[in-house]
Amino acid sequence: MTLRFQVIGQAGAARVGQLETPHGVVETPAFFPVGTQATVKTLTPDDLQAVGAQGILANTYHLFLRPGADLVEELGGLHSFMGWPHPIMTDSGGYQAFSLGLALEHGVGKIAKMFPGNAEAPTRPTRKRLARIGEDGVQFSSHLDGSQHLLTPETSIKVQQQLGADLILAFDECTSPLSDLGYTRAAMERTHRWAGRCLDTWAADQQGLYGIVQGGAYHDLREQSGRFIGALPFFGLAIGGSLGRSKDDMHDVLDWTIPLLPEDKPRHLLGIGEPRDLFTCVERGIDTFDCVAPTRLARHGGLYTASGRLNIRKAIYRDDPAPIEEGCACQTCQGFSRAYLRHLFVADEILGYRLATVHNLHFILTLMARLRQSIVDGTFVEVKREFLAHDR
RNA sequence: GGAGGCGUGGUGUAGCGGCCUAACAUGCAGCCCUGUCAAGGCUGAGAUCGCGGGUUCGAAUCCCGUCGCUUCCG
Repeated sequence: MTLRFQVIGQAGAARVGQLETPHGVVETPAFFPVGTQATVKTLTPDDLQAVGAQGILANTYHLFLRPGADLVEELGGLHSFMGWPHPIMTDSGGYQAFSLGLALEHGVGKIAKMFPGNAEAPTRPTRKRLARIGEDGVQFSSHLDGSQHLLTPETSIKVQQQLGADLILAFDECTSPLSDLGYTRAAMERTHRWAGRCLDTWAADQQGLYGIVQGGAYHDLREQSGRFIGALPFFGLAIGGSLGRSKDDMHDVLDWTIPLLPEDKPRHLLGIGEPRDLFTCVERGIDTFDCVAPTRLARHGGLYTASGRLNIRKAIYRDDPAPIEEGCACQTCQGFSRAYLRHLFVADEILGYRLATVHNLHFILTLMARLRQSIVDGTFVEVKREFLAHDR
C-alpha cells in the first residue's frame, strides 16, 4: 500500500507532482470530477477514463444515507462497488453542514455574489435548514426521509474507512459567505478541535487524510487556520470554506493561506473550479481540485469552449451543424452537431446530458493536462495568458 | 335531420356575474449554478376569454343569434 506525494517540478509557486495512492498515481495538478453518489452523473467508469479522469470525489454524507456504509463495505468498498479501480477521494460530509444548513437558510453558495445591502436579490429561494451544528458534530434531518442522523468527526472518519477511498477529508464546518467574523471564528475553532478528533480516529497507513483550513474570507482567521492545520500531522491539506464574494476574494484567501502550508504535502482546493480558476489557483500552489461545475453545468446546457461558455439551448444553435468546439477531440465533438445536442436538450433526452458531460470533462481535464505540461516546459505563463485572453 | 357538449396565450386546461388590468401546466426566450437536496433554480414574453347582439351598475362567466369542432340518436 502506497501513499506518498512528491513534487517533481516547479514554476514559481505552481508545481507538478505525483500523488501515489493504493489505486494508482495521480499526476498533479489534477482535477477530480465529482461523483457524489458513487457515480459521476451520466457517465460510466469507461467514459471517465476516456475523458482523462485520474480520480473522482465521492461524498460521505450522501453514501452514508444511501445505500449505507455497511453495504458499500460488504460489497468490497467504493472502488469495487462502483467499478472504478482508480483513485477516489471522499468528502467528509462537512460541506453538507453548510449546503443543508446555512446555504439553504441564506439561499447562497460558497462564493456569494449577493450580499445583504447589494441591490441584486439572491438567485435561490431561502428555505429551512436541514443541518444543525453542535460541538459534538452535525445533526442532519435527512433530505430523503426526514430521519435524524448525527455525523461527528469520529463517525465521518469511520464511514470513510468503510467506504475505502484512497484520500479522505477531515470533518469540518464550511461557513456561509454571509457569516460574520464572530461566527466564522467560532466555526473555525470548532473545526480545529474536530481536526484533532479526526486525527485520533484515522488509521494513517490505510488512507491519506487531509486537514481542512477554514476561516472564511477573513485574513486573520485564514492565517490562524493555515498555521494550525498546516502544523498537524495530516497526509495532505485542503482549503475549504467560504471564499468570499468574488474571484479576487478567493485569490486573497489562497495568497494568505498557501505560504503557511508545508511544501511537501499535497494541497487540495475544495469545490473549485471553473476553467480559468485552474490557472489562477495552480499558479498559487494548488495541486488538486474537485468541482461540480463542469458536470452540473453540462447537464444544464452550459458547455465549455476556448472562447467561453455557451448555452446549447439557445435558438441560435437550432440548425448549427458545427460541433460544440471546432478541433475538440472529445467523443461528443467528434460525432455530433450543436443542432443535434440542442435537440436532445430541448427534448429532455438523456443522451444530451451524457454527451454534454463528456465534452465538459474532456475540456477541463485536457486543459489541466496542458497546464501540467506547461509547468514542466516552462511555458506556464504563456499558456495561461493565451487561455485567459480567449476565455470570456 | 334531431338533441347535447365545447370554443380562454403555441398546446392542454382552470375560472362559470364583481377579489380576472384572467390562473396553472407545458412550450418559448434570457439569466444563474464552484467539497451536487441540483436532468435544478430565477426572470421574462405571450390571450381584450370564437364572432355579433342583448340583459346588468358590472359579463370570460347569464340570454339570443351565428360560425367551427365534437358526442349521442335517426
